Amino acid sequence: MGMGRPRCFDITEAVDRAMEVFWAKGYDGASIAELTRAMGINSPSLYAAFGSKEGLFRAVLDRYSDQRVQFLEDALNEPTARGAASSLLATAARLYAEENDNRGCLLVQGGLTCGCTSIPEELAKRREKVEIALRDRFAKAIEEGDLNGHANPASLARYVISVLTGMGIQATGGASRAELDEIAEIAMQVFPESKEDQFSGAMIAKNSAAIPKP
Amino acid sequence: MGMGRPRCFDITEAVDRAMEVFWAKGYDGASIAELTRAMGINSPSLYAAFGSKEGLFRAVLDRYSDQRVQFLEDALNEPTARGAASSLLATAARLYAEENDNRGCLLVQGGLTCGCTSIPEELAKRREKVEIALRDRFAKAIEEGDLNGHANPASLARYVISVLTGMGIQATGGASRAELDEIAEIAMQVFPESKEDQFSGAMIAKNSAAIPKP
DNA sequence: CTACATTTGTATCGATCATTACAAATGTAG
DNA sequence: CTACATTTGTAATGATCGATACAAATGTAG
Repeated sequence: MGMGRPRCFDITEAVDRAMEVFWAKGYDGASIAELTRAMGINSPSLYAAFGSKEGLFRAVLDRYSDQRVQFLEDALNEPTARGAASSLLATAARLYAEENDNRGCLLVQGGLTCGCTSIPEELAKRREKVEIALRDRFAKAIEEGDLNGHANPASLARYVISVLTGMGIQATGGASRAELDEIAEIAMQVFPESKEDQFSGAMIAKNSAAIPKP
Repeated sequence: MGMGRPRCFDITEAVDRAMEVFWAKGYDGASIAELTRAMGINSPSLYAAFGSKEGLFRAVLDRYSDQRVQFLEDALNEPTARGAASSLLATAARLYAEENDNRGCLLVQGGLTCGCTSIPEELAKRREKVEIALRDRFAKAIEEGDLNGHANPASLARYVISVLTGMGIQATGGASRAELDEIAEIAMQVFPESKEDQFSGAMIAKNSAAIPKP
C-alpha cells in the first residue's frame, strides 16, 4: 500500500501568501480565485489541505499568532508594567509602519464585520487573548508593587489595547512610523515613569497621572 | 406631461434600514438581497433611487455623518481643548454602548477592508475629516493659550482618534458602557486638568504629563 | 379623459461565488 | 513491476452575486 503522491507546494508558504490576501481584502473580500492565484495552487489543492475557506483563514490566523507571539512575550517579560506597555506599543508602531502596505492588524483587518458571524467572533476572541495577557501582566505588577494597588489592571489593559488597535487603523490610513510612534508616546504618558514618581504625593493626582495614588 | 408615479417608500427611512445592514455586515458582507429585504423594497427601486450598491452605501455614510455631526460640533465647541477631547470620548462611549447591538463606528465597521479599494479609501477619508477638525481645534487652543505651545496638535488629535476608534472596536467585542467610560477616563489623563496645572513647573514633566512644558 | 413620466413588481441577466467530480499523474510499499 | 494512496489539473456544480428588461401600475399636467 503506497503513501500517495506527495504535495507539490509548501503549506507554510502557501499560508503566508493567503495571509497577504486576507490581510488586504478581508475575509469576505478575498475570493477563492484570488487566494489560489496568490498561493500558486488550484482550488482542489486548497480544499484538500484546508477543508474550506474558513479552514484556510484559521490556518492563516494561527500562522499570524505564531509570528506575533514572540513580540508579545518579549513585551510581557519587561521588568515593569510601564515597560511592558511601552514595548507593546513601540513594537506595534514599528510593525504597523514597516511591515507591509499599511495593512494594520490582521485580527482587525481580517474581518471586523462579515457576512457570517463566526469570523468576527473568532477575531474578537483572539484579540481578547492579548488583552487578557496584558491584564494579567498588570495584575502581577500590582502584586509586585510595580503598579499602584488602586490601578485597575483590566481597565488599563483595555486602554492599551484600544490605543493599539486604534494605531492599527491609523496605519491603514497611511500614518507614518513617526506618527505612530508619537501616538504611542502620548499614550504612555498615563503611566508614571518610575516608582519614585508613583509615590511622590498629591502633586501627581492633581496632574491626573494615570494611576490613582493612595 | 405628467410627473410620473410617486415613490412608495421613504428614502431616509430606507437609508436608515440599509445602514443597519452595512453596519453589522460590512460593505462586502451586505448583499443586495438582504439590503432590499431590510429596506422593504425590490432591487429595481434600490437601483432607481441610488444607482448602485456603492451609491446606496455613500447615501448611508452621508446619513451617518448627518446624525453624528452635531455631537462632533458640540465637542469642538467646548471652551477648552481638554473639554473637547473629553466630550468626544465620553459621547463615543455612550453611543458605542447604548446605540445598537455593539456595532462600533460605521466608518470602521462599514468596510475597513474590502474586495475593491474605493470603499476603504472613502471611509479613511471620512475618518480623517474628524481627525483634522480635532487637530484644528487643538491648534486654536494653542493660539488661545489653552494648550501649551509645545504640544503638537496633529499628534494629539491622532492620539485621541486612535483611542476613539479603538474604543469602537472594543464595543464590537462587547465592552460595556462602564468599561468604555474607563478607557476614555484613562485616555484623558494625558490632558492636564486645568491651566494652573499646566504651568506648575518641573514636577509635571517629571510625571510625564501629556503636554510638554516650556 | 388623454398623454406622459416615473415607480412598481416579476423575472431574469451574465458573472462570480465557494465547492467538488473525476481521471490522469506521481509518489511509496511490497 | 504491480498495487495502492494521495495530489494534481481540468472542468463543472448549484447558489448567489450585483444589476436590469420589461410591462403593469399610478401618479400629474393639460
